[in-house]
Amino acid sequence: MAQAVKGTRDLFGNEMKWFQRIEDTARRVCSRHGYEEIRTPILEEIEVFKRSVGESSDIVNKEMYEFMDKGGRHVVMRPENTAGVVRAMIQHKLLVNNDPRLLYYIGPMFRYERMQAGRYRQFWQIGAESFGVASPESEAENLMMLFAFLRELGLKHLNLSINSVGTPECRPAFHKAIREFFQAREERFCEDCHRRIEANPLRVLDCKVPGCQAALAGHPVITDYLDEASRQHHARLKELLTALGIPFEENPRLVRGLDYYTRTAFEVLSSDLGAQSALVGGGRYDGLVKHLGGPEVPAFGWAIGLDRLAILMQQLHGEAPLNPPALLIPLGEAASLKALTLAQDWWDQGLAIQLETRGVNLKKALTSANRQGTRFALILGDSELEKGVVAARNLGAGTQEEWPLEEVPARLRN
RNA sequence: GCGGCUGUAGUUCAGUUGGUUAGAGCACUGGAUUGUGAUUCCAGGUGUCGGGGGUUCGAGUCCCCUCAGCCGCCCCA
Repeated sequence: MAQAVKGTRDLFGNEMKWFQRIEDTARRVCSRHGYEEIRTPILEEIEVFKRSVGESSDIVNKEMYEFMDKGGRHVVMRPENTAGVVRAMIQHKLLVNNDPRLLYYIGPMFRYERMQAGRYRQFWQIGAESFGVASPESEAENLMMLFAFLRELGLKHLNLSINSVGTPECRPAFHKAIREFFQAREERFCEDCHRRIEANPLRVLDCKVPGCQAALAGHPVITDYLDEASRQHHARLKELLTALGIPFEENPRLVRGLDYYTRTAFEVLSSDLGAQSALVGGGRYDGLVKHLGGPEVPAFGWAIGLDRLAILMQQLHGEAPLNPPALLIPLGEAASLKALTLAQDWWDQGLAIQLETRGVNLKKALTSANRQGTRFALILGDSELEKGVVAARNLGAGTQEEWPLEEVPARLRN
């Protein structure tokens, strides 16, 4: 039997309902903060990711769905959406003036990874990016939006960690210090760390091997190496978050997986997700737009895993609420035609009505209506036709009464 | 990419040291009731035991391969 490709899945039923709920909430919250939706192609030229995400990253090294298309273009199914959004901004010259540009996106991403609960090869992200503002205030605003979103979903057990990874100017001094620290106790670190210290020294800091964590005791702290502007920036953000009542913890070992971050980096972890606990990742990436060929524009943003959000929603709230439409059940040929014209009228008025069109007997129609969780079955037989009513049966209560046809819309709405 | 575990009906699961016709609950289907579901009664097993190969007189059970999922690692959302 044919089945979905490994690591991909069909969204339907309860999970789909949570996806809808989450997306609706995201659109509402983002809109009221002045963010507009953008949709970029799933396919991008490979260079977009090599130049932004970084050639040293695992995403680019081993996780990209890449192939040659029929025109000989080397393309990639996007592993994340920030690079694509920036590419679109540059291509359409959306950054020529000095106005901020606030964008959000919702869509599927692809990474060729080993499957695990909460980790798929096709997964979904919601992201928000703020372009053209460099201030800590813009970061606070953006994070307020994120936490408003999470709060409206009713999520709990979330931990915000923040750090500053400095700038390309001050980072080399820290790299030098960490390399020297590492080399002094080289034998105590794992094999992966030996690889990391060359490719991306910051990543050694969040190695999860216990021996490495022990060896890291007393390691140089990046916040000690920040230039004055970055230090003030970081301090100001912490001050704002504290004043705004957004709880966070400072984590000097926090490093994001992508090369493009500058200054603020953060993540939100959930203790309810098992091994794949990262729910949100984000930060500032002031150099990226220019790096991809655009003007020098500061930027800040985050991406949240929709699949993992849905897991949390399911854990916290159980099954997504059902709200099936009322079911109109005609009995006999005359009623069938009348039901179609009635339904047309009610649909035009925006009512949620489903038609029983199988021609099955009343017993079967009620059985399946009940199974779907339908609240009202509207029975339309010969006697009802004659009287101009429907027999409205409340399937939850087991009660039944006659409703004049013209009163049906009003009665269903209350 | 590395290590471990799992896969039997729609679903949750049982299935003995390899043994003949693979079971149970729930769900489902038909009927009691051709205009009344959810309650009751009667009847019904709906299956490529994930797939392929091997061992054997005989495989759901043992072996190999493979596919899918889960857990951990790597990494990340």
